[in-house]
Amino acid sequence: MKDNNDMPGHLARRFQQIAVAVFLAEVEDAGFDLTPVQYAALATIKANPGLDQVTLAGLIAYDRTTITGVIDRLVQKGLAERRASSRDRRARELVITDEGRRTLRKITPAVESAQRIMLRGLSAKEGEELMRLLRKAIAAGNDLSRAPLRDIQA
Amino acid sequence: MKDNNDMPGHLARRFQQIAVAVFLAEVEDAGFDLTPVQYAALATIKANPGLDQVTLAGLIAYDRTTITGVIDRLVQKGLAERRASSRDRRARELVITDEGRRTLRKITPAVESAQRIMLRGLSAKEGEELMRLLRKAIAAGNDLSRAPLRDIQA
DNA sequence: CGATATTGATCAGTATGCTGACGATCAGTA
DNA sequence: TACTGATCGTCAGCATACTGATCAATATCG
Repeated sequence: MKDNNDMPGHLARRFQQIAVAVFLAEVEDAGFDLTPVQYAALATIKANPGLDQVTLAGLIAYDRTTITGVIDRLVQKGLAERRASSRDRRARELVITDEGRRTLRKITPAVESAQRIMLRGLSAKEGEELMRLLRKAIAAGNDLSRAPLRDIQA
Repeated sequence: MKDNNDMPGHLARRFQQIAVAVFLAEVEDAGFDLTPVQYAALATIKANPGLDQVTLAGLIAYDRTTITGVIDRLVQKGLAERRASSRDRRARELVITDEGRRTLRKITPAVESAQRIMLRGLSAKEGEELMRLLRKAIAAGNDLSRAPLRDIQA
């Protein structure tokens, strides 16, 4: 039987498990309570004010059904707001609040520290190579998940 | 602001997302209904008959609270059994059933196919390198998650 | 031996993620 | 314009994962 350590799927799960744990620990040390998913959503809302939920989902490769709950929690924490769109009454426009902006700014060092810690076993060169290979594998498999990454179309 | 594609945490999440989707699709095509976690647990039970749940958790780096539900479902599907341990009345000994063995055997091609598909964007050499780097990063971060990998101690 | 600490399994609660479905709305077309 | 199909957001249901707690049983040590 193949060893777990020869299975990319197992290694993927394990690495992600560590990445999430490191992220949460660093963020909590900084005095905040924000998950990796919530952070990514908030940062993307800030960079694309007024975008709708489906577009947000595409930009960070979430399933659109997952977004609902994530936004719920961002709104509940006062970091983002959901507004009715004037152009499309089905859609909700997402905007970051002032507190969301403040939180993002203050949390950034912890987030960057987390990225370093999860690569601490690798040299800088190896870390770069790992990211390159992950990007390449992800690009080839993008459409294999229900929540592919999608650019904003103009 | 840093791009998502420069964040190992984001790449980890995305790669794992694809890995799970590929696994489930291949296994379903083969006519089975088994998640990656259930597969890993079942294979580990087969390789270590009579092990208890905490040991199983350590061997595949699960949280022990997650194991309970996973085993519940394996038992419910008739693939594994939970038996009272004679040596330690707190512990449950896990064993694979004949049907579990049959399922494992028949599902193996699909599992191996899934591992290939999730690396299809990479050359064989790159795939090996990706796995090497993941193993190295994971080893360095093993104790950072609540569910570290643990060997069986004799 | 007995008090204390530890361990195995489970539970409640919360947060991703997925499938499949739904109602409301919009877009394209006959 | 009326019909058809697609899209946006949400929901119910299920399966990982985690935190923190509890109960029963075992280990350890004075």
